[in-house]
Amino acid sequence: MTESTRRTRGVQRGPRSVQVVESVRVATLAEMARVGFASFTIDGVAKAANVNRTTIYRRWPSRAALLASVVEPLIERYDADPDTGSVHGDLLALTVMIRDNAALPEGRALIEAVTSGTGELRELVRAMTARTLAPFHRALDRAVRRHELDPAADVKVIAYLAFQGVAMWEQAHDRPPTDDDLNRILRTVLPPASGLRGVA
Amino acid sequence: MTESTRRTRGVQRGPRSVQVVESVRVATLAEMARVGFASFTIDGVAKAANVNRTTIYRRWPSRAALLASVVEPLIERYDADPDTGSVHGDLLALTVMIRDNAALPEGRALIEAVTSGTGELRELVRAMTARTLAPFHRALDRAVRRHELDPAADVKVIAYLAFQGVAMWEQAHDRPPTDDDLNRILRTVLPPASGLRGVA
Amino acid sequence: MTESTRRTRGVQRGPRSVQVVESVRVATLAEMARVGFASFTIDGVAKAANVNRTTIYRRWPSRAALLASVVEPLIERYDADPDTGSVHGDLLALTVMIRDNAALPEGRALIEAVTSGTGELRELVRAMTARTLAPFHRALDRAVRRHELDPAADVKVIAYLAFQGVAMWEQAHDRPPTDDDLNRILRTVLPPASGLRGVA
Amino acid sequence: MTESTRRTRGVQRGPRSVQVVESVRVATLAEMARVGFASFTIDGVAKAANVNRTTIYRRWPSRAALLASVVEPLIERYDADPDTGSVHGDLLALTVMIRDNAALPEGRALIEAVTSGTGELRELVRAMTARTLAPFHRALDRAVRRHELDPAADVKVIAYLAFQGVAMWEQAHDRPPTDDDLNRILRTVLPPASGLRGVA
DNA sequence: TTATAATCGAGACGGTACGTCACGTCTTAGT
DNA sequence: ACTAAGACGTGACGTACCGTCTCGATTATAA
Repeated sequence: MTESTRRTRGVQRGPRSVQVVESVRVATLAEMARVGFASFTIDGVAKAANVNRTTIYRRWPSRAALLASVVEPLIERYDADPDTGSVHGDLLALTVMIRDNAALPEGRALIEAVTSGTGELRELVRAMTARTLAPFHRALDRAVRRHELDPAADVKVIAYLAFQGVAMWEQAHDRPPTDDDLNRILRTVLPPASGLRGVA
Repeated sequence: MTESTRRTRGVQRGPRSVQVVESVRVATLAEMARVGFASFTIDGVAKAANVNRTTIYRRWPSRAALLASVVEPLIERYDADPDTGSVHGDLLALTVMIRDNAALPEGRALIEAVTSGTGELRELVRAMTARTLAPFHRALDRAVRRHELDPAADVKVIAYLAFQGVAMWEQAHDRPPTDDDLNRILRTVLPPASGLRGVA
Repeated sequence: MTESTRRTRGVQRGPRSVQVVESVRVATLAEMARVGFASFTIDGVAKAANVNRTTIYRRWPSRAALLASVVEPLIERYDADPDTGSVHGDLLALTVMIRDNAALPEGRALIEAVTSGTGELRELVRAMTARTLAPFHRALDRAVRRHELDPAADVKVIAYLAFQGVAMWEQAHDRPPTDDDLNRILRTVLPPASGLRGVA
Repeated sequence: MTESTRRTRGVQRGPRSVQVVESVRVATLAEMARVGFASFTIDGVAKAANVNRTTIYRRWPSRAALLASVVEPLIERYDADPDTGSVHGDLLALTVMIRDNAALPEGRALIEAVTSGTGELRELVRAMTARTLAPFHRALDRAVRRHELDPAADVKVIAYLAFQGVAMWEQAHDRPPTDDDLNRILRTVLPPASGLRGVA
């Protein structure tokens, strides 16, 4: 009896909400890929997700929230530190990760958002930036601790420039940075010794 | 597509126009200072300029055009190269100029625009960036020519990082860069020898 | 012990619905008093009743049903005829009753409903009107039977005008009818003889 | 020269606005006739008028305004007094007018509005009622002045009841009042003498 | 006592309409 | 030759209720 009434249980995964959330997530990605974050609309996402507009407003009160929910998985990657044994290697791993993230539609959207200064995103951007910069700081701190880097080195600025340099590369050069480009950046911001040791 | 149907005739010469153009320019500045580029409206400018909205549309077909007309004087400053005798000095002068420009309302607007990725601004931004980067390149080339800088130095990347580092500083640090901050950036991106010589 | 109290509660109250029904009834009254029938919402009632919205929809499929359940006790008063011995007296008693009903929040709601023409209320209103008019007709019939009223008198119209006159008074005059107002209405619609006899 | 440029002038009457206003007026009528005032929507009118919704909002800030603009011509009829020589005749003319107005879609809408008590219409209704009642008062005053009516007659109540009686007739009887119905109303509210004299 | 049948609360959803905002276009008249 | 004034279509905004549905949890009554 009970079995027959709940005939969809085995098929559907989780409640209806999950379906909706997922399809909205996908549609958001699609829309951002299509028109960019700056000019994507809730209406557009709703249509693409085949979901009612009000439903979106119920769960995501703003475009920022929508972006956040789409971008979260990306950011989480930065929580795990690489450990290659050298500053250069660690930073390279991080910059590669940023570049590869930026190649994904959600990554592009994030970059756009970071740089849009809309105000609605202020908080989100702040959090994201902090979270992305953190592993750079940790890697540099490790390098200082293991005497690979002069303690007097300006690690804050190095981290900032490396991060910024990768993140904005495509905006400025109209193409994503190659591995070589990344190395050039790192060689430029890292003190020579460590930089050379890294590539050696 | 849209271009072909546009009725806007562009900026014109004539007695009345000058009045209008100027008051719109001022009002645009005021509006950008008030609400930022991201969310300033033609309506707002029109009201502030005490000019009819249609009049603005006639002369400036887009917000980008409005921005461009307001930002031009700023950019022109970059056309004249500083000549302090050292790379460090030259680059410092340029970064100071960028910082000081960014302190003006139109400068903020420009930064916002540069980083907004709206698409309507793509072209403008490309031009601006090129124009702002150019003096960096020229300064570095001069340094190479006078053997102050190793010819093998990655001048493109140095220029790019220095520029980007200053331009985005406030976005990332919530305060404009001090002179010391600028020096830290330059010390980080410039090869040690030249860097030291610069401050010496 | 617990068993016996449980049983008692069950016997006393029947299904727990009774609780809900009552609190919804009260809340409906409160809401109608607060915002009027025209713009009261199921949401509002649900909140005020501290009951889930779906619960209301389960029992009352429409606002009309909600209104009906609240208004019923009011209407029941009209089922008992007054017997003052004179037409004027009887009609006065009826009009007083209408006026007093209209002073209650549910009465106001009823009036509003009667006159809203929403369509969803068409049937309800028809029934209510008939039921309210009936005692007028009965009173006039009695008067004819006891020769107080000329059989040629247009009792239908008299009943209709008296009823309508009281019911709409406040709409037109912005204040409820005083006893004197009611008498004026009756004196106007009743043939002189009976009218005079009534007040004598 | 001028002729060729203004080639549409002869055809279109007035500016575009006039066209819009008129088509909205017509569409409003149609919508009110279709669904009643209580549940007609701006969207519906906009679609029916083939005009954008915002355009409607620009001119008519509320449904009340829309109603008013549609109902005005109707009301104006009440500004001219009939002059038949007798109270009964005058009042009959007025009630006939009301009935005939109520037969039109805009008249129905008005009745609905008058009785909807939405609050948004409060003011409109007050004005309309006053304007419709006024000719009744004037007719009765004239009757008193020419000694056709006892000065002690309760003219206020007579006017009110006659008006109300006609206006609400259809609501209560499900059919418009015939001429005979109107006469019955008048005979009931007018003092016998004058009433008889009127028809004699 | 223990099922079974009624409710109820909670939460989500699709949907319609609201009223507002800014956009960019157009026309007419005025200076 | 320009500008002012004003209207319009368009698209999106974010909100409010509507009515419906499904899912446990709770309770009442009957086996």
